[in-house]
Amino acid sequence: MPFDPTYYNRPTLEVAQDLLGQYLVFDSPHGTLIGEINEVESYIGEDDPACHAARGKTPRTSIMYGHGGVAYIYFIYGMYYCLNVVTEVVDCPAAILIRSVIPIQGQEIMRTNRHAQKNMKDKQLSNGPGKLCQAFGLTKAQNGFNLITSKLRIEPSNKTIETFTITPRIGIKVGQEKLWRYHYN
DNA sequence: TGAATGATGCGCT
DNA sequence: GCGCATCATTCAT
Repeated sequence: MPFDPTYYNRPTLEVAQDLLGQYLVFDSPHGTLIGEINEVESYIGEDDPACHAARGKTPRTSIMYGHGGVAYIYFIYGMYYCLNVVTEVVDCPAAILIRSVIPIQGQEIMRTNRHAQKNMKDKQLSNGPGKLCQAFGLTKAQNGFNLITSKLRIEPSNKTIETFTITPRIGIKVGQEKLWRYHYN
């Protein structure tokens, strides 16, 4: 069963930690895909210079100002998509970037989606924000999907991740003083 | 094995 | 027009 809606209304860093080890599930046209979330980054509020909401509410970022528990998927670098989980409550813009998942189910579909070579390890299929969206076949078509009731969901894995690494966020030029990247191998 | 680089399109100034 | 929450490939060590 997916999480209760209030799960995502909590403080973002709390949700981010809890998301580690849970399952990202997508009922794709080719079959169900499941990945274990093992890397996340938090982007919190207009005061976080690295957060897309730092420059205020725009058509693109308005989804972050809505209620938690929906997907925020954006296009970047001309060829990739990134998947985020919107957190907190209305008018409190925050989200968690899912940077990496470990393939659990549907690896063959992921390989096809990624045009992967045969010798590629399962983990390499989705160990990056652009790669996991390509592996899962996620595009802006899934932007705004409800992560509890739609085909794109996060479900409990019954795993508890007690040991993980905390570091600065990757690939940004501002806000590096915040240690909001959580991951494990 | 690590660093540099090109591909590529959209949102925002 | 510029910059970007990326990745695969190329090139140098």
